Amino acid sequence: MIITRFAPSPTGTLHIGSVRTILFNWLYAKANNGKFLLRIEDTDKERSKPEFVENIFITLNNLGLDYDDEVVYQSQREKRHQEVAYKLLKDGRAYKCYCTEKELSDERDFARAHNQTPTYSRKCRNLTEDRDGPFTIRLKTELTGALHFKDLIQGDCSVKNEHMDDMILLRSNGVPTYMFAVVIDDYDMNITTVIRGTEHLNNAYRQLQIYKACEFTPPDFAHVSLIHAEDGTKLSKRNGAKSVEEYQKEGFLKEAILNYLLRLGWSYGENEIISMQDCCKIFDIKNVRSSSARFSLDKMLNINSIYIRNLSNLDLVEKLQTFDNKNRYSKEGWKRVELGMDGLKSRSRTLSELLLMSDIYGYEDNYYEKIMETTDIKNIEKFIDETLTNPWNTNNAEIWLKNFLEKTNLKLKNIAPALRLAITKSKVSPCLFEILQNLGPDLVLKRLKNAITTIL
RNA sequence: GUCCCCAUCGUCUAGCGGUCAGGACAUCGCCCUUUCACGGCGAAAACACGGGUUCAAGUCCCGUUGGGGAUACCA
Repeated sequence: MIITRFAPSPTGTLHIGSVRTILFNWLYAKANNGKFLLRIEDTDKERSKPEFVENIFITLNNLGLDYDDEVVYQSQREKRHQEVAYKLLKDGRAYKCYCTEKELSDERDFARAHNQTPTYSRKCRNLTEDRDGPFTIRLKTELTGALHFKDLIQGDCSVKNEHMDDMILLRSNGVPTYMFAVVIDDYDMNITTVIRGTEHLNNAYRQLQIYKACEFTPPDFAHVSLIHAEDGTKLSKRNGAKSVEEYQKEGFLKEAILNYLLRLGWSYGENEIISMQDCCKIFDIKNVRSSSARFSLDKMLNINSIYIRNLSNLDLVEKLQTFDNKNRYSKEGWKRVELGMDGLKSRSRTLSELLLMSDIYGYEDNYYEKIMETTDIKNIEKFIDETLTNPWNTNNAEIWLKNFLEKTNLKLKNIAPALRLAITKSKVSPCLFEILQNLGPDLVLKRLKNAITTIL
């Protein structure tokens, strides 16, 4: 059975890049009837914060990317990690290193100053006797040969062992390092496929050495390329890396966010719009592209607008009510919004845009723009007169308006801009007939009267 | 510096030895239209460069260049 996992360290909020990694893990598990597990890597006691753990749960929940089994907290497995470290020590696969942090950083500084590679000198590697004082446990990395593995996404990967360092497994305070804990935990959790960002590709080599030393069979690795910001630089808070919550606050639907992230690196013929449900059936990690991609807000907006258009009018009203609040409009107001939704949704790329445009219908008489041109005022007065004497009814606004134009010898383009502005407060709106129809004569009259009296 | 990974229109991508190099977003034009969208039609737009291998290379190999990542008792 395929078992994947997402293993974040709770040292910050999850951004859109991590979400893509989660998505691929989740999809790969679902596509193979496997499991997707969650492990919180909280071995860094300084930087790990409970609110970030909370943020991980919220994000997964918001997106509907559910995990299986119990959450594993790495910090609670310290004993096991120590056990394995000491076993390696006993077996001669690891050694005690008494070097202080100061010594090590001096070594590195020296190496860098002389344009050399800053790796550990291994001076404790061949110590024959134990000394007093604190020590770390380091792995006796293989000195010669090379390491090869086949990454599910990146293909054949290899390094020469001479470039590897004797990495620290256990810190001098007994706490395992990330590099070591990951291996033990993935092994103990029976993870079959490690899907993570390419920033970990180099770690795969290191971890493979640990697997070897422990005599564990390693999992498959799949290193997903990173997403870059629109300007090509690394995605970070500075250049607009946002959390899922922020995008949702801006009116993006989770389905659209996921769909967009999926298509960034994965494709299925010429299909652009793919639901996660469908994708569960067809997803294959091998089709994920190995190169990195840039984030494009335009494209995500486009996908979001498609998802919005595909939603039913009633669904959209409900979405708007939870997005903003139910009391934004009266009950009748919401009814009018639903009535006019067809014209609204084709003009909106996000829920925020949709909400803003819904105001045209949702609010009652406090929604108008004053008219400045005197010819416009005259025309609108004619319009008001006609409406008063002979209003349109619930299904003939278009015919009514055409009759009115004929009667008054006006062209639609003479009166439409002013009418639109007076009724909707905007130069952009759905079709005028539609608006008259959905608003009804009473509301239109109210707004028009306000629009012309304001200036008088 | 060293190590690792990557490289098709501006962007996301299809391609898996023989294609007029296809699609989507964005851009521009036309149609629809009172406006703005939606929709329809169309245009412009790419195989980073240099060597090989092959009858044939975007596709395979090697360099160069460019981009990214890693070089911690962080993860």
